[in-house]
Amino acid sequence: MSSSDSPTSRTGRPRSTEADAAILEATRASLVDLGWSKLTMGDVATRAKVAKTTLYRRWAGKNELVVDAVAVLFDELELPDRGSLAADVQGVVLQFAALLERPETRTALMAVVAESTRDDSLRRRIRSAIVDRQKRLVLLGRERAQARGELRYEADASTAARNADLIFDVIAGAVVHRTLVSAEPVDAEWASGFTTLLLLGLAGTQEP
Amino acid sequence: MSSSDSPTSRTGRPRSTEADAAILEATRASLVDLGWSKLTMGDVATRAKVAKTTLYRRWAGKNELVVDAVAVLFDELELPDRGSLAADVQGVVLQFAALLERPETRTALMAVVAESTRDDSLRRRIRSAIVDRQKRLVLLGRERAQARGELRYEADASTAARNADLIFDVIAGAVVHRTLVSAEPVDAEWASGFTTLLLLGLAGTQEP
Amino acid sequence: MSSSDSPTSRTGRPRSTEADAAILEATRASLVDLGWSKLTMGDVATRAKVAKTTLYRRWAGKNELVVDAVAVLFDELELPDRGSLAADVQGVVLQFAALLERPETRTALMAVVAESTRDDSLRRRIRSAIVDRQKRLVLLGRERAQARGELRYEADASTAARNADLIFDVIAGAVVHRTLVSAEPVDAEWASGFTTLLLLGLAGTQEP
Amino acid sequence: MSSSDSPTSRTGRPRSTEADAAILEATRASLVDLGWSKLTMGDVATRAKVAKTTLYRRWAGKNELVVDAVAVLFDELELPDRGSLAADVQGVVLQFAALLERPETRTALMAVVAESTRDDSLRRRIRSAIVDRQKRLVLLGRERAQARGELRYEADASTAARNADLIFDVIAGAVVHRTLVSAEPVDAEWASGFTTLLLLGLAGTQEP
DNA sequence: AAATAACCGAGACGGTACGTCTGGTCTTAAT
DNA sequence: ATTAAGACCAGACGTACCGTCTCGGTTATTT
Repeated sequence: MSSSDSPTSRTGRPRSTEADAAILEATRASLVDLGWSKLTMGDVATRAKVAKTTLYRRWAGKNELVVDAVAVLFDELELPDRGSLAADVQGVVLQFAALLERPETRTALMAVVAESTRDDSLRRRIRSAIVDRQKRLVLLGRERAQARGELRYEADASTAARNADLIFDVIAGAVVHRTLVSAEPVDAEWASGFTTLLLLGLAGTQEP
Repeated sequence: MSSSDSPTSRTGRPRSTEADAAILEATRASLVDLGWSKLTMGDVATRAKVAKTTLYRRWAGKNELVVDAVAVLFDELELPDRGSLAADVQGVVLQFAALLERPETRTALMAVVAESTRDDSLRRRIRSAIVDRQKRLVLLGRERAQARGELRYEADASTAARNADLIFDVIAGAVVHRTLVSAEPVDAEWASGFTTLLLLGLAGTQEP
Repeated sequence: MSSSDSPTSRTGRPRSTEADAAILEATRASLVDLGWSKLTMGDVATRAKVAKTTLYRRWAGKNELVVDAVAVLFDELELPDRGSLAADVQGVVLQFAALLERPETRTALMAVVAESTRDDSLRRRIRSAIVDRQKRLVLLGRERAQARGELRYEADASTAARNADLIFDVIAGAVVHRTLVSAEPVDAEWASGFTTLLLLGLAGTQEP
Repeated sequence: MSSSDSPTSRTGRPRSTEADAAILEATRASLVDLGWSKLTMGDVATRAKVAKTTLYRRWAGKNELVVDAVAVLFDELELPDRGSLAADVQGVVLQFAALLERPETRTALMAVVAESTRDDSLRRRIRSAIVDRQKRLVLLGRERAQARGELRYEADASTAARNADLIFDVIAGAVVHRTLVSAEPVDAEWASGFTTLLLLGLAGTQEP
């Protein structure tokens, strides 16, 4: 997803779609090799065999470029129906942790989040490119659990949204914190312990 | 806390202790004004009315300096006995959230965490200067809850440690994620919802 | 005068003659506004409401374009018969000085001469487009003076050519140097002093 | 001669005088190899084994740097007493022509003059660094000729100054024009013809 | 009338240099 | 030995132009 959602100007030479792909690929490669702080626009351009101007024509800067380069990785996240809410939660936890262990995301994700605290447009970009991709899994998981009868349907829509947000922050926050701050592995054991804690908490809130 | 634990050399001009404080103060001020990415060593030096050399004699670089400058803010975190585990948890959540709302921490915390993914010594510094300061509150809160009879004493030490780590990652992770990634406020309502979820989860694990 | 003396290809859309004029006009305007070094092909194209491609189809580069744009100004130089060699010389000096005071020529002439020291084709273009236009005045003036009896007819053709070249370099050189290097005005007084010096010198060489 | 005539700040690391010399030397070498228009600050810095910042700390840009780099060559101009005004003039003409034939000056002199038409500070720099160095030879030559009795002492100082300026513009202008515009060699024959013309002109003005 | 061919505008392309900024080091004189 | 000051090297920044290329479209001449 390029930066500009331009009105597809009809005139002039069209932008190279190959360049787009090469740049994002090069960005990920550079992240792996150099990490966020050592990554430079010039290096990305060189790897992509593209002029620096071509980068800047599409992305305002390093932040925007990296968000887009990393965002596509979050498309890998899926939620196959594992038969129970517990299995689904544990699955998504392990899947998300695996994604965070990848060097591209490991070095980049927190960095762009840090930048986004001073840049609203960057925050919006992160939200639409990354956060929403994750949150959709939570919503999907809840629907399945409700269909299975593991969770109640919530009457009030805004309460339902608040609860989904809470669960999302708890899951994503715990996994990110464990992985990047505590720097401990998210293995099956941890995932199991976390899932138990979460589901008991959810079950408690469902009591009459 | 200065970087070098120098062997207190006896000869020559002694280091100015005022400089240390001025530098850390200037670092926080610069973080507030410029944010992490725009903060420069030269700017900090200018604000602190100190030569750049003086900075580099004490800290290896921007990362280390910022960790130390921000770490002291985490000393504010306290856990007054509010009478119940629920009150204690909610208190620490709100307190931690308030700290993350401050522009210094908001812009710096995730940034240094991101850097730490490629720098073990930085990670160790973050752990000892920041993470351990937070984790101690979890341990303290558990002890109080156990003394009150709200939680059981755990027989196995390593299980106890694992559980404490899990709870810590859940609390800190959720608050950080809510604040910085979701960019939504941690108000009393959210804190209450989160506390309920967490305590129900904990209670469930205490059942026979 | 366009760059290419194309073989007048018969087929296809012919080049716009309006574009040629608009480009040269725009080039002079840009020279006045921006000066030689700040003038860009893109700016000229924009002013002329023409695509950059259209410029490059006609001229090899900035140097060639500017020579042609400025050359036409040298067509203004004339040598009306003022009745005496002294009056003719003084007239041409003032006329040439006035041309050099124009911002277009002032900023461009020495620049293209400088470039021509490393580019033979450019030097040839300057010679045919500019220098020869000036030199013809010297030849014309000499003929008139000879017709009036103020100067002798020279027997040897090559000597005659050498002398014309010398006089040309002296006149043009002195005026250019006074105007652009010394940056002093060529007013009637200076022109008079210079003319006196030159004519006495010429007269001396005519003695038996 | 460095750009800044700073008040020789007492504090801090002093500027490297070796760097100054290396930069000017590198500039001349780059002029020889690349010519004025292809010369870049980066290339000069590389040749001088100096950081680009070091260049910009001393000179505002390419123009100023080149003027200073070339100016020193004009110190070579001398006026040994050759016994007669004619010999002195011819000597200085050939000497100046030889200087203009050098690739450094050939490519650079007219270029900076062209730039100076839009930059007064550059014009002043050229005047003090180059023009005045040449003009002093004219003044010296006139004094010698007057001492020898070849020229009269001029009563009025301002007239004397005007005449010196005129002679200077004629000599320098003719040589520059012959060399760079006409692009013909200034050999002994041309120098002789020019000297004859000039001296006859001067002699004429000395008549009662 | 259709085909051909060179033109036109717009604007993206790979490159190169710009002049500035920052990081981190080094050299002074002074403390 | 440390300090403030500031010069030093190295290298990335984001911008501006260069001269080329690629589009869709526009005139002309030639069939």
